[in-house]
This record gives sequence, structure tokens and C-alpha cells, in this order.
Amino acid sequence: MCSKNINNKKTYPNDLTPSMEDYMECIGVLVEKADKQARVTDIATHLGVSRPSVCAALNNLSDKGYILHEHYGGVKLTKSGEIASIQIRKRHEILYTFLVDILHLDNKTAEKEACLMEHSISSLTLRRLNNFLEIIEDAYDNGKADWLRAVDR
Amino acid sequence: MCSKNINNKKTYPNDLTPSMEDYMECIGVLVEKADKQARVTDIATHLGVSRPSVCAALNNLSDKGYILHEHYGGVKLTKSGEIASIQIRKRHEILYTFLVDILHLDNKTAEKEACLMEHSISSLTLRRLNNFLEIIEDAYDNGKADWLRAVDR
DNA sequence: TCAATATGTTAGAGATGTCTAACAAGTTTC
DNA sequence: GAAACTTGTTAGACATCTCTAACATATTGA
Repeated sequence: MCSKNINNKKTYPNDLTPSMEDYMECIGVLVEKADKQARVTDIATHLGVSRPSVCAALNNLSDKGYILHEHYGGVKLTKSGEIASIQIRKRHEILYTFLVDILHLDNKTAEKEACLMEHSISSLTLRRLNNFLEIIEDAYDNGKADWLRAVDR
Repeated sequence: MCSKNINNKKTYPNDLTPSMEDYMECIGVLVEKADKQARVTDIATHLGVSRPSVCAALNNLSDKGYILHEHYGGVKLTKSGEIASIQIRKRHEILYTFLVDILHLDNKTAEKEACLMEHSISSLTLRRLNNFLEIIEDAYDNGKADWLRAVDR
């Protein structure tokens, strides 16, 4: 049975709550396409939250050393922030691939679901899942695993 | 990218937050082995929270019509509570099986992980995952899928 | 240039879920 | 049956994360 003591922050891969991971993920994506800077409004738009919420989150992430945020200026990732953001997006990507390629979910559902699940998967599980994916993709390519495709019966 | 509007309560399979799902799951387990009644202290012990926290949760679940809780008495599930509890435990079980049988996680890790993930998986995904499990278990039995066992390389 | 607009921040409130301390109600035991 | 113990509840505090309203700063464009 589930215990709350297992089920809390200490189990997360880093010191970020799910909510803060969402911010880190979003900032990483925006920074990559927007010339190394993310803006408060962009983050708010993409995450569907208010600008004050973004502001509060940025203060939090800044305190933890993940981002650099000048007053009324842009948001950059520190080195540790970049590592964290990449790790979080990798989790998302592997889950998404699993949901689409293996469980045959449609893109939109898979995207939604990956967003939810990415906060609760450990690095060990992720590694296993990734290995599993590679093995199956391989088998698909060799036509050895077509019987596996019947999940959406 | 993840949006908070997707990522919130409305997406959960019922009107229960992850925390309340933990309580429902626990109550279901205790009720089954303890003569249709669960006690505040038992719930607190199993979930690793304080008795006042349990009390608050029970008021919440009672308001939502999932449990019956007499003052200073035991906790029972209503019909809808039973349905919800079974559904939640089914999610847990399928995830656990996947983590152990397919990803070869040890029991303890799988248990922990299932506790975390069970709150963020949709019924569609769960159905697919279950189908997937059945297909693979079948193939294992027929010795057709041994190449799939190499996930923990 | 300066008024209008867009963007960022602060303040304050509310929801959720946790805790400890204190008290109330049952239960056990002698 | 009353004292001691266990169990359940209430009250009040705190952490997290969200919001709206109001204000501050930047940017735009006539």
C-alpha cells in the first residue's frame, strides 16, 4: 500500500516539486528557441498560468540556483538549471515515445499524459523504459514484434 | 510542452486529488481485511500521516459521498467509494505488474513508483497498458519474447 | 517626446494538505 | 467504577501554489 512518506518530495530526482519542474521544462524549451532568454509572459502563456504565478516561481527557482532572472529582464538557465531542464525534458520525451509508439495513444493524449507522469518516474525506471523502447523499436524494424502492436484492440 | 491547465484536477479520472486517492486506496485495503471497517489510527499508520490529517481527509471524502464515518466510529465505503477504491487499486496493480514483470524493477522500488504514478495515468492508457501486459505475458509463456527480457542491461 | 500599451512585480487572499498541541470520547485494567 | 491508556477530534499554524487587483517599469508608435 502507498505511504505518504514515500510519496513526498524527498523521492523526486531533484529538489524541485512537480510544479517547479513544469517551469524548468518550459523555460528550457523557450530558452532554446528564443535566443537564450525566456520572458515572464511567454512562460505564463505556455503554462497557462498568471504572470504573478510565474514571478513567484522564478523567485523560487532563482533562490535554488537554477535560473538567473534580472529585475524586469529575461530568464536564463544556470549550468545546474540547464542540466535539470534537459533531464526533465528527457523524461517527458521517453514517456511520450512509449505512449505513442508502444501504447498507440494519439499525440494529444500522449502529450497530456506524459506531462502528468513525468514528475513521478525515477531515473532507474526511466533507464529501463528507455532500454525497453530501444529493444522493441529494433524488433519492429526487423518485423519480429508485429504481434506486439495489438494493444489497441 | 506541458500546460498547467491540462495538468490539473479536471484531468483526474474522478474528483479526487492524488492525496485523497491515497486515502481511498488505503481505506479500501483496510476495509477488506478488517471486517468492513477502517479505523483512523490504522489509516494514519499505513499512510504515515498524523491522525488529524486523516480526520481532515475523512471529512473531505465524507462530504464527497465516498465514505461513511460516524463520530468516534469506524470508516466504511459507500457504493461509489467502493467503485473508486477498486479502480484506484486496479491502477496501482497494473502499474506494479508492468514495473516488475516488464521493466524488472525490484518489488520495493516498483511499489514506490506505482504509488507515485497511479495518480497520473488515465483509464485509456491503463487499458492499453493492460492489453500490452497480457500480450507480453502470453508471449513469455510461449517462449516467443525472451529477447524482451534484456531491459536491465 | 510622451501617451498608450505591454510587461513585470507586489500585496493580499484562498485552496489544499500537512503538522503539533490540546482536549474529548472510548476502552482497558485493576 | 475510576484511573490510565488509546483513539478521535478540534484549533491553529505553516508550506505550496494558485489567483486578482493594483502598481511599477519598459516599449512602442503617433
